[in-house]
Amino acid sequence: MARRDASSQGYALVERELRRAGIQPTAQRIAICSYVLYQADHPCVDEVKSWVDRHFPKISLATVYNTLNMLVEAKLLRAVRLPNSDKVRFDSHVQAHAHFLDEMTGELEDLDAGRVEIGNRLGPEYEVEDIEVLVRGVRRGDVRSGSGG
Amino acid sequence: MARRDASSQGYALVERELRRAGIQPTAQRIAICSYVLYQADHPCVDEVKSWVDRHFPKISLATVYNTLNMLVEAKLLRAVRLPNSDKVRFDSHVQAHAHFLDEMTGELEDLDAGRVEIGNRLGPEYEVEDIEVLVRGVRRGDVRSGSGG
DNA sequence: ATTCTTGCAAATGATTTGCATGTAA
DNA sequence: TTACATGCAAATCATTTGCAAGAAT
Repeated sequence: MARRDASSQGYALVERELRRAGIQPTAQRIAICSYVLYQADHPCVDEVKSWVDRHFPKISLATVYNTLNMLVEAKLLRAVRLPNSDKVRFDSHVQAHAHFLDEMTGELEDLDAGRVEIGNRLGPEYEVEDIEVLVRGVRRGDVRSGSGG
Repeated sequence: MARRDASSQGYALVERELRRAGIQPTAQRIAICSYVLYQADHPCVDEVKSWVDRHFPKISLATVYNTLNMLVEAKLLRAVRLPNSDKVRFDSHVQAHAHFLDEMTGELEDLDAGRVEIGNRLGPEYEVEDIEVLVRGVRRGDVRSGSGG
């Protein structure tokens, strides 16, 4: 499930990653990162906040926002806006990949490169930086060859 | 530029379209639709509001929101959420197509089917309803074969 | 008369900001 | 000490809602 190499989500590891990104590794930031970079699955801010509340003493909402934005800035995290909701979700999987949004459950799933192929015929006047793909639909658990009876 | 057949954006036309969609064509709704369905290019709510203010006496913001949401519900309009901003944009082009977001200008451009191809290898457990594609980048006006000199 | 629509203003909910206090080099 | 980080509460911004007044059938 881990997006990065996180054999142990030891603080030292998190600390190193923050430092490498030029972010001063404070206790709050380490706490937030150890969740959002290694454990969480597309959390929105309140999920981060509530995890943090459960595991650490009173880190303020503003600090959660600040840290998350800082991580996005540093490209350790990606902000994702679903058509679903006006809450931003955060994706620690920063390589190119598509998303599948299950409209039944609201769950957001990563679709690694290769599962969705994109080809563009855009002329050279388009300097493409990134292509975001969101597949919406429903994911069914059972899919025998069945035609319904 | 028209997304629908809008040889003349006569009210009669708009009225018919609304009626067909099961929406009662009030003066306000006709006004809003004549802009948002036939003239506007991915407007956000305030653009709609300001057009409406310029062309019609005091239609309230709430009515603009209501009407827009109603049109989305009726599938005459599509709501688009860009990573850019937290304002919803509205797209009168309802067939499948991708978008290009110029990160320089903030402009959103339609990319008709064929300019971006999507293939997915998702198993049958994925019941795909729709695929949203957003190409982000910069569009340059001049693109001779040039290397700057 | 009844039903639906409108406009206004207040409410909501996510996110940001200002500022005084706290902390680390 | 000096710069930066934190927490809190107030501010902001987009959008929604409640409700009384208005319009259409």
